[in-house]
Amino acid sequence: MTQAPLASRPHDHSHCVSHALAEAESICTRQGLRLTTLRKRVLELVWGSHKPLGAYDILGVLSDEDGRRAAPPTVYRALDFLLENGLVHRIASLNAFVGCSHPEHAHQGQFLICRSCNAAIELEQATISNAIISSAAGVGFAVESQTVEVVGLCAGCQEPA
Amino acid sequence: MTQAPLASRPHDHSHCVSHALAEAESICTRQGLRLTTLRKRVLELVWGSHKPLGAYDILGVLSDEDGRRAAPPTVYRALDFLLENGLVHRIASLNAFVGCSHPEHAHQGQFLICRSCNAAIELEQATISNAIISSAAGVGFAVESQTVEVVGLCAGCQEPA
DNA sequence: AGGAACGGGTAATATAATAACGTCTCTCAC
DNA sequence: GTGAGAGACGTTATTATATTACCCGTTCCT
Repeated sequence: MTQAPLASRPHDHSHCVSHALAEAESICTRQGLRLTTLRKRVLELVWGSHKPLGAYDILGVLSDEDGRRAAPPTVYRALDFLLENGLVHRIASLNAFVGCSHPEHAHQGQFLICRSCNAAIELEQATISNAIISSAAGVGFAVESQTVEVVGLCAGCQEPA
Repeated sequence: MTQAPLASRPHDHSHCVSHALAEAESICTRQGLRLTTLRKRVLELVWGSHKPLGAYDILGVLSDEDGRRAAPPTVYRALDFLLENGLVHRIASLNAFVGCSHPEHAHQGQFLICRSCNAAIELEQATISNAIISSAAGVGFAVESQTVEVVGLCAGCQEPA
């Protein structure tokens, strides 16, 4: 087996965050998008860990640090922007959001979600998406978007009980 | 290409419903489960079409035909029973439920959801789930359950615009 | 008959997401 | 510079989805 992904191993997570933010800056600059203070802060919060984060969790943090109560649309608008531009992914089965590991190119990831540590590992496996596309084609179905979310145990959480 | 699945073609849908109900009866009898009036009715409503149905849609119908207002737990309990026993599936990306096409054996389906007619076609392709399991194994992740939900156009909805 | 387990009614609440409207501030053409 | 328009965000209210807690009646088992 190859090395377990970063998300499921101890690591200096501040690197993940700063790298993600720097990359987001660069992408937005290049594409003429406005990575405002709010959007950047939401992205930073989503990247706070590798665990998918709910919109209302983000809302809670913003409210706390802000004094006044942030309202849902504030967060959802920022998340919509980040989703549209490929900077975060939405995990449908959790109603939660996670930073995109490869924002530099458009894609939809596949996610491995550990039920023990809650980390979400993003994959981008052509074998999976090709299997889906060709099975679908077999019944005449034209695929436009795929949601693949898998629950199980990550490498780090499989230690003997 | 092989023939398009029933769900995406015109058909006498009452056969689907009666077949599903009969199969549910038989499974429950065999396993000593109680397919009560309520549970059966909910199953019938879910099978009302091949389109995934929301819990509150079901609730609405029950309320209407019942005079009094049915409350959410009524529906969710019935759905939980049906889910646990493999008679329906939940589509996470839609927050909706659809009848299981192959309730006789335990499985998790893969779903092709047509964005035009809304029908959900259930697949059970080993190539897909094996691709997922082996990609996951490649990073040391042990899969326990899979959610595969694909949006696109079914055979019947791809007619020339 | 007694009692545990189960099914289901009811009220309240939690969680997730959207709608509708107003205001401020950029930016850009002029 | 300045005004028009677009975009970002605040605010209030509402809708959609799901769960908790508590109660009561029936069934089933002994």
